Amino acid sequence: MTGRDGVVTLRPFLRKLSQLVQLQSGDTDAVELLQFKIAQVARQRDAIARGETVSYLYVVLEGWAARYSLRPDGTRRITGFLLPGDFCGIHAVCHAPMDHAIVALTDCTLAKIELTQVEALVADSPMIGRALWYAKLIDEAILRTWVLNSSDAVRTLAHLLCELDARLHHGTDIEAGPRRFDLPITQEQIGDALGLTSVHINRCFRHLREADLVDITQGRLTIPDVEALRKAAAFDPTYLHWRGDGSGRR
Amino acid sequence: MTGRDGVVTLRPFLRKLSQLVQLQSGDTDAVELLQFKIAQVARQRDAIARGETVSYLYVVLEGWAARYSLRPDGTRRITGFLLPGDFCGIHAVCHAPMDHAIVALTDCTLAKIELTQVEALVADSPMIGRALWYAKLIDEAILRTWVLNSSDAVRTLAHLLCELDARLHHGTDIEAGPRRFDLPITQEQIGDALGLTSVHINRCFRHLREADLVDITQGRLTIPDVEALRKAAAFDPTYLHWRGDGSGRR
DNA sequence: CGTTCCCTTGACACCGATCAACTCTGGTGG
DNA sequence: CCACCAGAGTTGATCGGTGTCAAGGGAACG
Repeated sequence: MTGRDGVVTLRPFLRKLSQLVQLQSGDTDAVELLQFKIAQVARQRDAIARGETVSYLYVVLEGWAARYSLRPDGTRRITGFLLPGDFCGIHAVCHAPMDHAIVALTDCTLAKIELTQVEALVADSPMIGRALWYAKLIDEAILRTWVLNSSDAVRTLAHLLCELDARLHHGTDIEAGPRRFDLPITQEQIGDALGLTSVHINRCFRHLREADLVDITQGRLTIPDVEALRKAAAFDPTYLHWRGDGSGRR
Repeated sequence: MTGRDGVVTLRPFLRKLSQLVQLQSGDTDAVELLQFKIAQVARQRDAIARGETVSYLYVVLEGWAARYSLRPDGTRRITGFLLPGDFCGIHAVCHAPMDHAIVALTDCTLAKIELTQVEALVADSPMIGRALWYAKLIDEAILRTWVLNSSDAVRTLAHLLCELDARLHHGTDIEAGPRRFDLPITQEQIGDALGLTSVHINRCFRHLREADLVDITQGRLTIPDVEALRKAAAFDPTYLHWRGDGSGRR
């Protein structure tokens, strides 16, 4: 994340970890002392290719990225969104090649932390090791939910919007009321994620708009009534496992 | 697994771990010395309920189990099969409640290993910790593949059969040729897994049968030509990450 | 001012759900 | 030994949701 003075820090990563576990004194410093490289990846470019054997942990600092694979017929399927603070490349721990690829959906800033640094960090700070496990379990839970929701396109789209809202606003303004966030991706990318065509995503957005569940203007999404949207989507945020039921404040 | 003398051992677990990593001397003994309880779970009964905060690692020794969740409309969706040697309940490490449930698809024998035992094991045998990570990454890869395959029911079914064949025969007779294994689950359960109705699963089986890709008689599946089925399913086993490309023998 | 994405909307075809009926098998009890 | 029954497999007819193809509109950008 680029601060006001242009310095890039691992702040988003730290924020994510602290939502998952109660960091112990020293853990924060240990993370902030991590050495890392910066990778700028332009929109639509792969950050990690399928088959690559990575030796870094990649942390998204700015922008949106996604995991994806190619279907036999050449079409792309996105299997997860990576938002600021999210990481990928844990395959490095097992020296296993990536079975999927990572693409930048928008221009992205990534931190590349060497595996040895991560291993030292975990050895030093067991809570962080636990946080990494926890984050992976949540990744899996999100994926399970995607499998689960494969029926009724409108509800599926609504559910995805709820997921993104919850993940972007984790720990902030839990109270009901209108919410807003940038949705910097195209309807085609959303279609790739949900296994639907962009045409149909568009139709689904119209349904949601006409039901006053969402409003979207130039890349910015507004949810007038989160509870209403969650109800329509049958969205239950517990699978995201926010510490203390969403009150992720430290 | 019940041996010829009726003794239950963690052999299937050990077999799985040794497929993932090169176990070091002592690791095998350490696993065999683990203390565990036995749980017999009857077909269609939950082994772990959703929301439960588990304190054991559960290992399937005999029978087939599955992860599942309930959709808002009450229908069930299976999100993964647990075969002998597979484990679940890693949520225990994070003291996190289960966001899904585990059901026995057939009568099952499970081993319940206390969390403290697992933590001690991992502290002692780092390769086993790595194997657990690896197994979880493969779980995730399998789930990703399920998301990926959500198009074309016949191919999806064929792909699932390839997955089960590969997982059941890991490391044994890699060569082509007819393969056989018990498929002790109903077409309805398969439908729950693929998000299709049992009626349609039946039609898909017919397609595969008429194309001589599979034969199924009283719960036993025969694949006359694995390569042909894999081609039809566009099945690429690399996502299962067998060590040394499937030659999982020690 | 033209080009390029991306969003938007319509017409039609097709896959898989639904509903319904029937068969087959194994088990249980008379 | 047979009658019955329950669960699973099998097949047909119809309906709806989503893909596909096509055309047009609007905004950003050179």
